[in-house]
Amino acid sequence: MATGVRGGLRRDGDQTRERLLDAAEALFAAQGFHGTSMRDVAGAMDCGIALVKYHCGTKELLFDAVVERRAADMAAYRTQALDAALAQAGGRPLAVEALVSGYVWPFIERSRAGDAGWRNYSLFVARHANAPEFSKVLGKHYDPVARRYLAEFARSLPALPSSDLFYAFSFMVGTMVSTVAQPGRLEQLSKRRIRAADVEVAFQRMLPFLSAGFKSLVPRRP
Amino acid sequence: MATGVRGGLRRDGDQTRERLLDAAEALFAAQGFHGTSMRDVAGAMDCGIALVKYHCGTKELLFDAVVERRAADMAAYRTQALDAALAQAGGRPLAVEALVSGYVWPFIERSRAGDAGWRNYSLFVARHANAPEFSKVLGKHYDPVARRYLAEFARSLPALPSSDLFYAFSFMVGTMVSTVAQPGRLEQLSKRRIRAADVEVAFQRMLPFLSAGFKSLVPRRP
DNA sequence: GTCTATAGGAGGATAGAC
DNA sequence: GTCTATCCTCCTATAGAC
Repeated sequence: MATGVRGGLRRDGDQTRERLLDAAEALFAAQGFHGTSMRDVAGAMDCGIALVKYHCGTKELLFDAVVERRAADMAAYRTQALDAALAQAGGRPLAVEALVSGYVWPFIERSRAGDAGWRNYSLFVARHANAPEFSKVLGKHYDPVARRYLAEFARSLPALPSSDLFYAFSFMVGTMVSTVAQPGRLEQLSKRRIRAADVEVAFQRMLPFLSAGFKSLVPRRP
Repeated sequence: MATGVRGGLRRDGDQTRERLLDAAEALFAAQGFHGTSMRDVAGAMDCGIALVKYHCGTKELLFDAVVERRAADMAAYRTQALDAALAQAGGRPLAVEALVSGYVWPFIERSRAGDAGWRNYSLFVARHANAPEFSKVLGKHYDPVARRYLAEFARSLPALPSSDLFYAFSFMVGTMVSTVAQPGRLEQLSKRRIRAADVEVAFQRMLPFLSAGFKSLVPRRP
């Protein structure tokens, strides 16, 4: 991208694009895609709408760009967790717990310990995951890694019918996503008996919960 | 509501309101709250916007009205399932399976076998469940019955710490809701190896999956 | 790479006739 | 109880100056 040779004060386009995605991510997370206008995004960046369109085109493309930026990293984290576990096991089938953890933990961990961007992104995903038109886009970016995990689940639980595996996997994703969605939901339901629901604590419960769920679907040997 | 004494051709206001809620329900389910305009609702009813506002006031009140209409029925189904199981057990603690089934099945069943209204409502709930501002409204209508079930879960699993119980319950709800959300999601992920994902089949997997999850959180006796 | 101006339409809300 | 007409805000998108 041959940039000009003017003095050093010229702002970097890539950096602007990053800030733009940050702003869109935060707003989409807080208000949803339809609840957010291009004006909101431009306003958060303190710039005009035209600049937003210059960098990302339409609103739909902006949505896709927000997903794409993080999805690549998330895929890397999950793949890395899987490869590390496989290497340690010498290629033998992994424990279900390791697979659940490898898929769920990167998402949970970044929704808490990550920077504000990752926290917004978690809410962003959770908010749109159950809406068909958005889950299509999300699936486009996430399905490849999900299929790798599905193959490993099948190897670890060979007696589990493959159709049941798909169901179990989707239960796992549904649980993961809804947990991240609403920090305040548990407080409301428990009438403040649970405070400041920490997603990390939630993960400690989720891991045995989901692992037991997977195993429960394996047919008993007679 | 003293109605006039004109000829019998006058349309009934209550019936109009029902049709109005049906239309809003379907549109909110398909496009979400922010993605649906009052004009869309009026258009679907083939009437003016003013009529919509006459019956339900603001858009937010319309949303609330849609929830309220079904939530009362759903609460009745769940309560009835619980009471029947308790009566049969003579008031003794119920099996976890019975509790999971009592809470989940009414929602699943109506998303499939119910009329078009109930099917739309399921999608409606799923789409908005993970968005904080809507889950507040949903919680308002659903929490009372949820708390009854939580009390029964505690009675059936006395060794389970109450905070863990809240987590498990929210995992259950997250799984239930996400399952109903996307009939097409499983096909996409499985590359058509699973066709026409039937929520009733999904329920058959969900029941053991979730029940095993609940039990997995009960501390082992040394 | 940044920004202003503006087109052209869709948004929710309201007043008042029938 | 139903409907038309209308207000004004807000939306996305575009053209073109700097």
